[in-house]
Amino acid sequence: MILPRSFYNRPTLTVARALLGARLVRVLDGVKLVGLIVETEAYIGEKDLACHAKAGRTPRTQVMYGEPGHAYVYFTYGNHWMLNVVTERVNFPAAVLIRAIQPIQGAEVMSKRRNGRDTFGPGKLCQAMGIGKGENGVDLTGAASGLWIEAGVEVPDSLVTKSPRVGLTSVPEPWKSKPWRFLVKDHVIASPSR
DNA sequence: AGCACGATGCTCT
DNA sequence: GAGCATCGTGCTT
Repeated sequence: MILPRSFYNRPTLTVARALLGARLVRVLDGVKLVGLIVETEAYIGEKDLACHAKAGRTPRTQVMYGEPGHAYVYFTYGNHWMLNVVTERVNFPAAVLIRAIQPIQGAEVMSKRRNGRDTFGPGKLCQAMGIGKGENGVDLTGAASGLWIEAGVEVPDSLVTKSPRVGLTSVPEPWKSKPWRFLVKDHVIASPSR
């Protein structure tokens, strides 16, 4: 089942937690690539000084102000694309960063796209799945764009760890230390459904 | 096996 | 013109 818009139109922390175990699906050149989401981070509103929306509505951030359930894809560090999903109501800028997946289908293709290197990390999964500028703003609640998220495996609280968000070097407190990163212990979900 | 650092180009000031 | 929600290399241990 493709996750409906109502799934995303909830508090961002709720969505970030609920996305653990969900299936991220990408159809690339007719090949289906699937990974279970095992790590996410929440970025919540203009007051969150780690969130790009701290600068208000700009050409880059406008997707976050739009309808929940769309992809917010941005470029950083001169090399890397990052995949986020927009959450909460229209005009409230928030999103969940997909930081890591556990490949369960098309792993060979993804590895090949990475020149044999691993696919673990926010920039790496985008390269492995061919996600870039063209996917910014696409609707994830349908299959038309070749990118969507389906219900997957239920991950019990006993397997979920929270921690501060990664890579926030010059973000002031308290935002820098908010435990808004969610990850599956050992980054492995046992017995993934296919 | 782990850590430090440089690459690289887009976005906003 | 500075900064950046990272990655890969190369060096050290």
